[in-house]
Amino acid sequence: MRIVKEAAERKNEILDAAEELFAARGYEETSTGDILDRVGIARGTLYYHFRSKEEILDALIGRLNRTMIARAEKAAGDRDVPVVERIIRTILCMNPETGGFPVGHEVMEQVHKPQNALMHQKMQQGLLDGVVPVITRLVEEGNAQGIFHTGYPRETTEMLVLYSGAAFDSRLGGEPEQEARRVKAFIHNTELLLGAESGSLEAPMARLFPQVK
Amino acid sequence: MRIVKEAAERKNEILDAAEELFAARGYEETSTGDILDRVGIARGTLYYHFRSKEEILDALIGRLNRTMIARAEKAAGDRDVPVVERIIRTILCMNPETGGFPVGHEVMEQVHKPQNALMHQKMQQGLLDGVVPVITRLVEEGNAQGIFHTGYPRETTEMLVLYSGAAFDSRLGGEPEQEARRVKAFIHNTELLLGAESGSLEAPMARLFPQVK
DNA sequence: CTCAACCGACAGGTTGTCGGTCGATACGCA
DNA sequence: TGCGTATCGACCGACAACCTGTCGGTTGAG
Repeated sequence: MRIVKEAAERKNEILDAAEELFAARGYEETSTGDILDRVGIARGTLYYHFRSKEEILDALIGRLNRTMIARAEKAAGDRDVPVVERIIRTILCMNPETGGFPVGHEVMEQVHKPQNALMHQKMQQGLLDGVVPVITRLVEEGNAQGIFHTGYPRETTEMLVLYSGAAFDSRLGGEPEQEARRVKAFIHNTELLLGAESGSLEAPMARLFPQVK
Repeated sequence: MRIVKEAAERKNEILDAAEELFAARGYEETSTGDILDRVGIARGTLYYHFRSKEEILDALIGRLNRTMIARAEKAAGDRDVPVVERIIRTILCMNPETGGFPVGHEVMEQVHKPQNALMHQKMQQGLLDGVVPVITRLVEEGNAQGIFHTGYPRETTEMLVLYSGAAFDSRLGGEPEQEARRVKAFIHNTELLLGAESGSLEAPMARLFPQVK
């Protein structure tokens, strides 16, 4: 006897299953059949709710991105916290480890494997589109307060987000030693780019990122 | 009657066909059957020379990357040219349009489509691994000459390469107006990061990149 | 004669389609 | 109010079409 549910609910069930499977095996290695089995529905039902396998991926990434951007906006909007610290917190929202991720911790691990290039690219694009504007506003706020001095808030933010993204992935490679050095370089270069006072980022960074030393 | 060729030659024929097809339709949209037909060989022959479809992609990207890195190293080693200009020329080697690409102009266009995420990722990784060390050496040379002053040559180079890569792709989006602004920001921020004298990059850049104004 | 290079049928698996079925809800009517 | 029935969204599963990789067997150059 078959169970009928509201479309929105079924869709979410499918996305839940897809999330677990993609997290465990990756996108390419998961077949629509696997999703079918896990949800307990028939082939036709899946394609009643989604046009294609890729549309499932898009929907899932949209769901993940939405929660992350919400976190980022919350971190960015906390008026009680100084701007520098808010920027760091917002950037950390993008990182699965430091971000205290709501869901999809395992998804993020999969995302970094080369097998899941499509997933990775779509997530990163979502990040760029979603987070860059938020941080840009913070940078402009810092400019207005006179603690930053950059003529290119948007573009500078893009640079910072891209770099931190690549560093969080293992795309840049290197030993732990090199990674630590990368963090120091990131802090130093961020100060340069934003025109912030030398050392003004180090203190808040150390507070939020204790392992940096 | 069947034609027998040396393995290396056949392999190159297969890569040639793959290059054209990937350029026209992308990696995922090209089947091994398409490659078979174009080369005029049988299924078994293809898999005699390559273990899998993905190995074909890897070999092709390796071929493309090798030629590009050769160009980059040539540009970087030209002792008659000032360091700043060599850096710019080397970075431009990565760009299909400004780089006077040897082959694969169309490949690069495909690479930017989201469908070809795997291709894109593998190429970018090759770039990072291949070009970053070359430019890092140039930055260190500039440090030694006293025209740059950065404590993080490697990491700063990574930032610059990542950003220019993303800007060359359309990952950052935006109107032509915004893109022009991005180029200006790139020049300005590069000066900041390298600790170069303000304006010292603008002149060589304008010479090599006339459309910037 | 030997072996690298080649062949093509075939197994196994995948995505997406399509005609048809089921069940909740609304509706007509007594 | 109670009861057939019409409707339509949700669901089903067989199936077509395709795709990758394998394998035993063949060929021709040296």
